[in-house]
Amino acid sequence: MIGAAILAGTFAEGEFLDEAVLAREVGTSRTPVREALHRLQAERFVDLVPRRGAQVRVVTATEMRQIYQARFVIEANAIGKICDRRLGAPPEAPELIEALETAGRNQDWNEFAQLDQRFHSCIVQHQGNAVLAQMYDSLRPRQVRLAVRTITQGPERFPTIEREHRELEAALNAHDASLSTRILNVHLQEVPELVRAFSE
Amino acid sequence: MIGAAILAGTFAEGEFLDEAVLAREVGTSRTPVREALHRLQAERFVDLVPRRGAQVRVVTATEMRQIYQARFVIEANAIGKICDRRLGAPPEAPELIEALETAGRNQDWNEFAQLDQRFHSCIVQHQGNAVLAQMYDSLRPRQVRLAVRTITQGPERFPTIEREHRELEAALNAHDASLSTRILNVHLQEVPELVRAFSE
DNA sequence: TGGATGCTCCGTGTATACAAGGTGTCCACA
DNA sequence: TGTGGACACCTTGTATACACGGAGCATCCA
Repeated sequence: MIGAAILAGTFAEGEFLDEAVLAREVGTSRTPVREALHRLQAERFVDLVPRRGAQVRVVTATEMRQIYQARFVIEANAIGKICDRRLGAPPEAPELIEALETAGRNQDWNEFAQLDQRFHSCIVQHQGNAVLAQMYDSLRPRQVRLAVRTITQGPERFPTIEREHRELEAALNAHDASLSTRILNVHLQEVPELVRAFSE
Repeated sequence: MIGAAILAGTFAEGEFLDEAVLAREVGTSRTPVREALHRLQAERFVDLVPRRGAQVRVVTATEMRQIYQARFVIEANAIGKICDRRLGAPPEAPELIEALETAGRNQDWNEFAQLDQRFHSCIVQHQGNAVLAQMYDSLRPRQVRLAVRTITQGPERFPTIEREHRELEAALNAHDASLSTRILNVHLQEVPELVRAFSE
């Protein structure tokens, strides 16, 4: 529900969310709000503490680093398998890269972040393991909130991202696992470094 | 809630669960039952199809194989990191192995399956990445249902499991990443093979 | 006799009322 | 004046009643 969207940036970390207030704002009753909050807990947006309610989770720099490590573990594995089986880059890759560059030129950062995610997600899916793909995608919501912060602070990074996507596609098509992994490693290490730069 | 326990073995795959009936059986109202079903969806036990209700998911052989692949990806990564940093086996490992052997002697298969999971889980946690650890543990519920089937069919495997756990602990203490990974690979490949043997 | 359409029933989705528990404040006593 | 206890209010957890939508069956027409 829209609850997720609302949470993306509008509530303070650590804040307790009042079901009745949310219900009034959304124009519905408490029941759907409760269900939305439970979904948000599953997505690690909030902690549901008994008899107290839903507390907006603080995403620490440590957790963010761990999320990117997790991404690397899953995506590097996918890349390895893709190169082993000589599958080449995913068929959707070219158009996603194209769209990403368009979004970059238009400075549409929302679209940019979404396309970036879809690019990486389709690589993981290309491996053919739905369980791993679903796990990978489940990391997304937690990255979104961060994305809002990073985008506003470091837009000069975008050309780099675009270039690395193209390089990764080429490396996959060349079935070069070691090169692909190196590119991915650099690509995924930039963001945590940016985060650390903010928070320290 | 107990809903999870109920589901562990009592409902047919593909069956639609009636909220009112469940509520009556548990002795509560529909509201908590609904919440439980939503949690079960998050744990991939059921599919919530709109206006139809909660359908018990069929866990296919393919999905099971993918789950074990996912386990291998995460746990092998953990092993690699543990050996790199020369951390050695987790401190809880010896007592878990001990308890596992006791459970095996007593033919307490429920306890056995649980301890097996805890052993592997603590290896992943030993790496220190909570996000990956949580992902790894989230695979557990789907394996439980299978465990019931496998245990009844192949109890002769248990000494092998115990031996491999001991070998893995030793390899971790020797900081031997490649040996540890080989042991894990064999260890995790047995179950999917067993599954395939049943379902084909 | 087969297919399509409409009706009815059943089950989920939502709203609201009630119960229970916790937190914060206020007052009394040391 | 500070601390401890009790009470009241507020918020979550649960129950129940109502609305909405779909699925299945029966009937009618070709």
